[in-house]
Amino acid sequence: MESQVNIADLAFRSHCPVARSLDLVGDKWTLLIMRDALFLGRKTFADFAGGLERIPTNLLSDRLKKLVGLGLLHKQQYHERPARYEYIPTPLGNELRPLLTAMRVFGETHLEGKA
Amino acid sequence: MESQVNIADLAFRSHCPVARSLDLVGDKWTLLIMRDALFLGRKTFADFAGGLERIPTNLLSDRLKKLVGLGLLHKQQYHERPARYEYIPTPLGNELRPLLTAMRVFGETHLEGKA
DNA sequence: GTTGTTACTTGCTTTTTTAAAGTAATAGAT
DNA sequence: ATCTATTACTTTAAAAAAGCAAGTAACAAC
Repeated sequence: MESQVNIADLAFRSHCPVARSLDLVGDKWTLLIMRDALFLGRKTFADFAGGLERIPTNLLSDRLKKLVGLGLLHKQQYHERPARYEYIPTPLGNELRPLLTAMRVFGETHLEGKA
Repeated sequence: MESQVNIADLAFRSHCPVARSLDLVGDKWTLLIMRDALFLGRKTFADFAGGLERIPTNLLSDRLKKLVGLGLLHKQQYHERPARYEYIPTPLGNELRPLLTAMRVFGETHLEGKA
């Protein structure tokens, strides 16, 4: 399982900005990790792994690397021995807020009270 | 390849409205089809298939069924013999506009001029 | 020195996506 | 009547992604 590490390596499908956004964050988990980081204050690997939707840890590991490589999260060590890390949204990562908010609004308005 | 046909059959991962929106439209192609239908005036199978990103036709077929089943597109026959169909956004489908706009803005602002 | 926590990795299976080709029902041109 | 083209798909086989379960390494506390 190898993740795209650098945004420069990413091959976009087309010039369409919607398609490009989807190429960046359009999978099953990436935006949920960003939701956790931006709106729920989750920071550590264990924080994200313990979230409501139980992302498999191999995918979490992969997506965190990807998000750091893409410049949406910053990985920073906050304790030396033992090594402990936290993942903090970068300014670019913060720019995903409107998109996540639009998703939240759509979900709240049209997807509540279903199965 | 079987597609979710009814919104009632859909098993959401969690109660989070962001997660639910992703469960509905969070794959590589669904939102691009809605972009085509909502912003580019595409209507027929061939219209969508001929789009910029060359979606495989089996996936297109699958996603159109899914979108009709979810109540985001309406399939309507516009010619009898030979049978010809067009897929038109429903009112619910129209509600995806803010989300797509947020994606477009993010892409335009941060993903232009890359590979 | 055993147990627990954090931050992962590895191995294997299942599911989804993909490319390429094929099909059925027409319509129009020769 | 036959050949070519179009629309709206379906089928097949391979590649990629996701998922589950378990394992590992570095500590720290008891």
